[in-house]
This record gives sequence, C-alpha cells and structure tokens, in this order.
Amino acid sequence: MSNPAFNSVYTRDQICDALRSDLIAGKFHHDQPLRETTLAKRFGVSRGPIRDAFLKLTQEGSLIYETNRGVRVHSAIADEERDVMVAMRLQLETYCLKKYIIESDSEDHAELQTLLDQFRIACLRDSLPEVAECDLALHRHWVSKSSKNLEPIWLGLSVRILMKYSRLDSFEESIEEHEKIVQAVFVKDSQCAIKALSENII
Amino acid sequence: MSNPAFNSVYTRDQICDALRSDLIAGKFHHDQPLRETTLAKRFGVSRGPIRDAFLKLTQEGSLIYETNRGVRVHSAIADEERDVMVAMRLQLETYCLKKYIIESDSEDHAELQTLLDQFRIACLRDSLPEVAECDLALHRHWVSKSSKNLEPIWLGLSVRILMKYSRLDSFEESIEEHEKIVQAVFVKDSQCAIKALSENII
DNA sequence: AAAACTCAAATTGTCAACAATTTTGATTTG
DNA sequence: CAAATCAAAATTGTTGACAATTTGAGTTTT
Repeated sequence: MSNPAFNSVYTRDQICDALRSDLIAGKFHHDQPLRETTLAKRFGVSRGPIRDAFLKLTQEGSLIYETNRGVRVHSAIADEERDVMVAMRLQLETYCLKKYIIESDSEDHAELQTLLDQFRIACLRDSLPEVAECDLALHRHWVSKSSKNLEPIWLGLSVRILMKYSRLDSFEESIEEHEKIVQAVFVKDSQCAIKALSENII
Repeated sequence: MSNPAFNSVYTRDQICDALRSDLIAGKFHHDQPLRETTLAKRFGVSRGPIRDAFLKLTQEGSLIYETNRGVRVHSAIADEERDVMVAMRLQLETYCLKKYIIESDSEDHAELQTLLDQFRIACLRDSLPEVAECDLALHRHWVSKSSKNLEPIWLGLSVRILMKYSRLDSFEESIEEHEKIVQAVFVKDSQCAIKALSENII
C-alpha cells in the first residue's frame, strides 16, 4: 500500500505482481473496477504500463475486461468450477514435481529450503497476504524449473483458486503439508511427494 | 496476409485473434521475433494496440516476452508437456460439455450446427488455417457457454496444443469425430458425448 | 586474423495530449 | 413524482514524440 513517490521505478511485471498479490490478498472487492489513473499515480508511472498489467491479469483470469469500460475484479468462481481447476492444477503439478525430483540439483534444493523457511515465517506472522504469496512462490519453484511452457497456465489456475479461498483455515496445518512435500522431494521419493501434494492442493 | 490499408479499424481483440490464427496456422517460425512497427503498419494502427495484443498472446503462452527485446514465437513444446496439456484440456472440456448438454437451448443448438457446418466446409477446402480456426470455434462454443471463468484457461491450453500439431492427419476423420460429439449433444447423451470428445482431443 | 571498440540504426519503453465513449447529476417534461 | 433529456465530468482508446536499450556494421587494436 505504501509506495514512495520517489525512486518508484516499477516495471510492467512488478506492477503486475504487486496487483496480483493484492488480488489474492483480497484487497479489492469482487466486481470492483480498477482505474488506470488511480493506479498510475500509486505506482508513479503513466497509464501505459498499467494497461499492460491489466491485460496480463485479465488473461490470467483475475480481472475482467470490457471495451470502453476498463477492468474490474473478477466475480467469485463457483465451487464446481473451482473443483475442475483444482483437478487440473493437481495434474499439472504432479507432472512437474515428478520431473523436478529427477532433475533438481543441490542448488535447487537450497532454494527450495529458503522458500519453505520464508513460508514458515509468513505463517507464524499470521499475515494472510504474505502466506498466500509464499505459498505461490513455493509451488512456482518446481513448476518453473520443470516447464516454462506450463508455468503461465499454472499461474492462471493457482491465482483463481487462491482468490476463492482467501481463507486458509489453519496455517500450522499448511506448514506441515508443505514440509511433507519438500521432505519427500529431498529424499527423492516421488510417490510420497505426489501423495502429500494431492493432500495440499484441495 | 492481405490487409487493406483503407477501412482498417482493428480493435485490440481483433488484432489478437488475427495473430493467434496466424500462429496456429504456422505462418511464423518458432523463435521468430514479432516487431511492433511491422504489425502496426499491417493493421493500420499505432504500436499501442499491438503491444496489448502481444501481452495477451504472451500470457496465453504462444509468444515469449523479454524486457527490451520484444516478443518472439514460442518454441515448440515437448511431447510430454503436450500430453499433460491434453489431459488437462480433456478434464476441462468434459466438465463444460456435460454442463452444456444440460443447460443449452435450441438457439444454442442452432449456433452449434452452424459452427459444425463451417468446420465441414473448411475441411473440404483442405485449408489448414481455416480448419484449425473452425475447430477452435466449435469447441469454444460449449466452453464459453458453460463457464466464462474457464474459457481463458481453455484457450491457452488449446492454442499451444494446436500449435504443436499444425498437422491434423485426416480432415475426413476430424469431421466424423466432431459430428459424433454434436449428435450426442443434440440427443442429450452426456456419456456418449464425453466418449466422442475424449477420442477427439488427443 | 581475432578481439575489442565505436557509433549509427533499429527497436522497445514511457509519456502526455487528444479523441471517443461512458457515467453522473441536474434539469426539464409529462 | 417518475421518466426522459441534456451537458459536464470521468474514464478509456489511440496516437505521435521522445528516451533508453539493444543490435549490427565498420573500424581499430592487439
């Protein structure tokens, strides 16, 4: 929320990421319109980069665009639709995690450990936006390492799924789930990792 | 390819659709960079709308964007990745088709019939770009009617899958497959429609 | 001849201004 | 008073200009 007017050199992608975080964190209402000029001021840029970010987020599915009317936050998805998305995401991540276990080296594992630590810290802080972001970053790690082609598809799914439940019931439980996955990855136990993953993504 | 300079009032989305068709039809090579100015001239607009279209296509996954270097056509996906995408797409369309069968009215069915006819014509003409486009339009019909939320995700998957095989082996076979699906839809035989769908999406 | 350097050309990034459209609020009309 | 009308304000759409960056050809240096 606090964006210093000075030294604000936001790139397209940074603006996009910042807005996505806000969306996941539920800082905007459903159907709330987002105004180009308002955000241009907030990020200290002109409307061009803002429009770019809007288009990306629209394609991801978290914003809706209508000609001459701009974008607004997407309305909530139905439980049924969410179920379909979850099943698709699980399919995608299962493939990526298997591949990751085979191909990852110790450097990757170190990075994974860091992401897990950050996730744990966010949970302990009880900060929903941070937890959601760290959750996303953790999963993104193995997806991104496994397939640059699947990554954008994964992101679209995950954002919508996270938006639906801005409420992760129990943070402690969530830590345990992720630790289970990462542990299985470290010992290269594919089957166990997939099992833990399918319990996490629901 | 032939775009009259006069009366060229392309909107963002039209440009996006036109480029997507070209991409699916294989009119650009893999890794070929797309230049903003070149396309701006072709569509008779300034660079702004072209950038918008690039961003959408990038998010869909058919283009790759690098800062200060613009976009280029995405490189081919691996067979493994394609298999994952196909499985995801099938899952998504299965849900949509079931829902469509329940909810569609006679007006929808008339539209569906039209799309099927157009697909048949394109096949008989032996024009790959047209066939690909009609194929997409047909499937898009029931996806779009069933879920505006799933539509963008579906599009991203389908475009990449189609790009991989710009070669549909047999057009006659493809007609039959689609006729089977549509027939089952008309008589509201969900099970049969899903079966035909799963034979079509491979 | 290969590598490093220089500078112009091509290309993308950003912006501010203006045009077109939609929304808002006040006013008129029945 | 409700509905229709109209003008002003807000907002998006598009453009051309300029800045920043990358690319590529030619030159120099080793």
